[in-house]
Amino acid sequence: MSFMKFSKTTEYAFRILSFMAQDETKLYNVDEIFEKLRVPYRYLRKLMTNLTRSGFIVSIQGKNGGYKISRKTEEIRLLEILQAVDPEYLSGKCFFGFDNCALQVPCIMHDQWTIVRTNINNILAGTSLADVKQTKND
Amino acid sequence: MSFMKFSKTTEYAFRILSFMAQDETKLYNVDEIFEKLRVPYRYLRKLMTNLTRSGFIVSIQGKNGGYKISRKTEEIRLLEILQAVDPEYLSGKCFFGFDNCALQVPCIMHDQWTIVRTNINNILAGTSLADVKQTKND
DNA sequence: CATAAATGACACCTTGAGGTATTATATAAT
DNA sequence: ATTATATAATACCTCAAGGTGTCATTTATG
Repeated sequence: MSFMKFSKTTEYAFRILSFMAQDETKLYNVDEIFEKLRVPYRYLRKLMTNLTRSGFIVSIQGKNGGYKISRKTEEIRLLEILQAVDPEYLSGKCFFGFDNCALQVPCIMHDQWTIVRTNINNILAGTSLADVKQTKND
Repeated sequence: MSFMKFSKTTEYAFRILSFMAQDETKLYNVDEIFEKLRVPYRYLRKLMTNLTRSGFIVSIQGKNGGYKISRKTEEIRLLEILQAVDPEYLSGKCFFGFDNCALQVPCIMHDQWTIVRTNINNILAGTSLADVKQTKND
């Protein structure tokens, strides 16, 4: 595990939703997304179902079916996606991983580390799919 | 895997070396460190050997043996420890995990993300074992 | 209605991080 | 020299993330 790197699943979710945000009315099918993003095909299928369950996209089944973004792209923040895909996101509180940190006495890195995490949180909360939809995707 | 959290091994390394930095001349044995830090015993044994190979501590074998910090605690930076324990640390370049990011065109989060990572790097490079040796350790 | 083209469900495989068990080796003290 | 007490080496176990394979279900359309 390398520090400061999102999980593969998180990266995939960011890529998929950013791509689909390019046309928020369009119905995308899996093959089309696969062609563009090269996420492993069957894993992509599974992820699409998960993102549907999480409410970021809606799925239309049957022939000519597919997926589309469920809400205005300005309203979907990267932080919300991260939290849905990596539910433990908030668990990394202490720099040293101490369970009791900050209950009474904080560790010596506590304040400095809190600032960093707040900073990152602000970036993720301040960035919507509308902001990233024009990113390159390779 | 939760984002913004060091690996267990990294956390353990930080804890062990911070603790041992409290007395940089003392020879600590594994049981003593185990009593204080509660890192799983046999994993701790393995880690001590790795930290010895990495050069942060020196080991004295045989009866009355143990480990002690190998250099001045002001000279050992947290960044150096992280790099030794998590060699892939520098590999997390692109926010979206794109391999080709920034080769020609960077992703849309690239600059913002570089600033965050530089900030963290500066913290880790600017903090030595001497700075953290007084931290609580539970 | 039958078929083709799409998603859904579910079971299984693989790999690396974290953790455990056992035996070997080094050395101080008697 | 022998013994007790340290670390070193090596092989194995476990579990969750990431990835794969197969079959079921839904629905537009001829």
